[in-house]
Amino acid sequence: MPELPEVETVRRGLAPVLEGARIAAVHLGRPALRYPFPEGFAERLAGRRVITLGRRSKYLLWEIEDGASLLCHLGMSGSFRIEGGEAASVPGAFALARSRDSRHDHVRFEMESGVQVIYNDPRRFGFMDLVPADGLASYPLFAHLGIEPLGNELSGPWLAAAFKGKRTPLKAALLDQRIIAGLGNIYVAEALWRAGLSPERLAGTLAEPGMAAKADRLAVAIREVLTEAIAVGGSTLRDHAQADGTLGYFQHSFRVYDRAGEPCRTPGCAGVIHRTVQSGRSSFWCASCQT
DNA sequence: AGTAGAACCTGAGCGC
DNA sequence: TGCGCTCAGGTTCTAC
Repeated sequence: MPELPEVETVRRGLAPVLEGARIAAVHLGRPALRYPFPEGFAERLAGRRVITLGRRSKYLLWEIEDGASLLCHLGMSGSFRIEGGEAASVPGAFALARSRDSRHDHVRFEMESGVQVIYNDPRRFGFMDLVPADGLASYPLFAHLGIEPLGNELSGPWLAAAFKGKRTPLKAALLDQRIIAGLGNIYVAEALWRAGLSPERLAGTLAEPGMAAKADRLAVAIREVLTEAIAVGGSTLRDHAQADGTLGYFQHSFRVYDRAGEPCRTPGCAGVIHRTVQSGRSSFWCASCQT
C-alpha cells in the first residue's frame, strides 16, 4: 500500500493503538526484508513506549522513548494489521491488511495492552530501520528527500523553479523523490490528468513563459488528489474481497489510472485513455486533453 | 544529465 | 489443472 495517501492511512489507523502504548516484545519471522534488520532490532524496542506515530514522505516514523525512531517503508506490498485486544475493534483502529496470508507475516509487535501489530509483506520490498532521533536529518535515505507535497512549499512557481532546465519528462520528474517526496505512479497519473498536462512533456517547459497558470494548476492538482485520497482511506487495488470497512475507496475516483481503452472523463473531451511505458512504469493519459 | 533495463520478490490474471 | 507469460502502489543499481 505504498503511495503517500496509503501510508498516511496506515499511520492514522495505527496511531490509536500505538501512541502512548508500550511494546512488550518484537518477533521477527526472518532476518531481513529488503535490507537486514539492524543489530538488536527487537531488543532495542522491547519494553519501550511509542510516543507518536509520524510520516515523512512514504516512510512511517515511530518515535520511541529514549531517543530512537523506528522507520518503516512499506515497499510495494507491505501492510499492517491489528489483532487482539479491545483496541482492534475501536473505530479508526481498523485492520489495515490487504493480505491475510500469514506466510508473509514478517514482524509482530506485541504490545503490553495485548494488541498485536503485524507487518505483512509478500514481496518484501519494504524495510525497517532504527535511527537515533537526532540522526533523522542526516539519515542517508532522508538526506536527499524532496519537499512534502502537502506542505507549504509546493506551488506553481516552486514547481517551475524546481523543473527549470530539466529535459526529463514530467512523469519522471514528479516520481523523483528528490524533488517531491511521496508521489507514486497512481497519483502522478491522476494529477497530470487534472492539470491537463502530458506525462511526456519535458519538465523544464513548465518554467517557460506562458506556462505559469499550468504550473499553478499542477500544484493544485497534486494537493487535491492527495487530499481527496487521504480523506477516503487511499486506494486499494486488486483486493476488494474484504468487506470490513478497512479498504480505501479512492480507486473508484481514478480518472486515468488503469483505465486504458476507456473514454476520457474530461468534460467535452472525446479522447480515449491509453497506456504507454515511461522509464519502466505504466503511464495512463489522454493525448487529446493532456498536452 | 538522462534513460533504459535489471534487480530485489511473490501473486494474480490471462491465453492456450 | 497447469504452464508460461505479463503485470503490479517502490527503490536502487548498472550500463549506455
